[in-house]
Amino acid sequence: MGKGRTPCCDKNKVKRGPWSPAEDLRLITFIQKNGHDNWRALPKQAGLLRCGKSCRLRWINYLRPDLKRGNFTREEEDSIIRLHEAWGNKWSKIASQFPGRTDNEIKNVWNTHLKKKLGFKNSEFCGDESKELSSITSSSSSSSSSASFLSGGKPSVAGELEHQSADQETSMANNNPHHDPCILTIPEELDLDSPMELINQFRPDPKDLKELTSSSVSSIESNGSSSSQLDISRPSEEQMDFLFDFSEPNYDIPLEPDSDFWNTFDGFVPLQSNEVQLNQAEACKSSNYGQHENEKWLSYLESELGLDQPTADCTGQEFLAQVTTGQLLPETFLCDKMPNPAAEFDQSLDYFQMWPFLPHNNSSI
DNA sequence: AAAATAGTCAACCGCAGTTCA
DNA sequence: TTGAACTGCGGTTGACTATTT
Repeated sequence: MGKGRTPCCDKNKVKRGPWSPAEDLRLITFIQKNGHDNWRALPKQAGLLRCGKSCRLRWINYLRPDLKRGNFTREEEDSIIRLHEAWGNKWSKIASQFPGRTDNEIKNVWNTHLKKKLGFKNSEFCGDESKELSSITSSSSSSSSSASFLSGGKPSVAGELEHQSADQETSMANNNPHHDPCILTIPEELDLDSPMELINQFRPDPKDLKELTSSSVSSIESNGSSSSQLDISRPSEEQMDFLFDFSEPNYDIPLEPDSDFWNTFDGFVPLQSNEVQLNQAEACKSSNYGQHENEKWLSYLESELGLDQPTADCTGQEFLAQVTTGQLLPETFLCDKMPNPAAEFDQSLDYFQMWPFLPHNNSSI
């Protein structure tokens, strides 16, 4: 046998398949704190039984804070068509024109929607597609009012598109009212019925996050997770400590399947990385079980966050309102038992994200 | 109501390019 | 200069969900 290339990881010793919310949380928290200088070493340091490649993919495509979720707009679709016409299957390059979108996402959209929309047959779709496309997309580009950042340009001049995107980034940075990630802009009217709106109010500018890698709001609104159960069981202090303890720089996770390790870890599922969390939370609230467990959980949270002391009569909703209106600063509800993973500007976001089922309307308490 | 089919998308795989000792 | 290590990219797969029969 030849030497060949050393595999990036031992496939028998890494976990594969869908990511659990607990794994997501661990990855997010680790990257918030330590960044991701070395993907290969990251899983071990973060205590994840995953291959570095898998961690990278999960972060880039799903967890990173600057991701934009939701359906593609008509304008975005038109722009993808135009860019694909210019660049072919250069998904990464195309994705670079869409802040918050990933190459994987765009590739999927192309393969599932746009190809069909343009009436492609598979047989036509090999080789240099960009050339084949130019004739076909001319019809669709007629509808292209195009995304704002591409509008007005001559069709499919790749270099020009790159310039436009650079200009657009500058423009976005200048116009973004949340440009300083350290400043939380409090909305005049809080919509406590819509937690995602609320969270989005605090979402920092993606450009800033490139440097800070600190916020982790994205996963809460992402979709498609395989998670199916809302686990609102109270984590033990040991579990909380375990989740956030990255104090050992060379923390060594057993590479053998260690049932205790994973049981401890997976037993606590505070983060579900999709909006199913919210739906489930709603469903949970409407059931007796959910109501009861929510109260217990909320009580625990209030206790953990120190709300039962200075603000003993504060309900969950009032708590949320206090935080969002600045009456209650994040520092004041961080407690010793919960090592701070980010230690930066947005601790409050972390907690909203970790417990999205925090009561956000009157029916919850 | 159940089975079949189609659609979607997260995740994996392998290769290419880059970096670094 | 070379080759190993690492990262990033594009193609593909397969699990899951939605829709149709």
